[in-house]
Amino acid sequence: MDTLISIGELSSSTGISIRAIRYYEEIGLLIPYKTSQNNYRYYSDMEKGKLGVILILKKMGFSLREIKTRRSVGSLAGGFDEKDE
DNA sequence: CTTCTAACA
DNA sequence: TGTTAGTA
Repeated sequence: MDTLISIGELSSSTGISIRAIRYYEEIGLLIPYKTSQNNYRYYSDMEKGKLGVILILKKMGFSLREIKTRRSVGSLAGGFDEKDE
């Protein structure tokens, strides 16, 4: 099922501020599905899983910049950016 | 009511 | 990170 949720749903579901979610996208550690309408961001349950890992890493004391390169924990999110640097 | 961009504090 | 302005 491609359950796409809006940023508001994701924020209320994860407890993160919309501002933070947009910021994660800005730094490239969370990539939503841009849909046609106006540039609305829609996320799937996979993004929510990635965001969950990000929260854990942050809570552990990782900087957003470190998390961005934490593709080594791909097994956790099952879909991190296998991009280099 | 909800979302988006951009810039400022 | 919060928030404000105007908009669809």
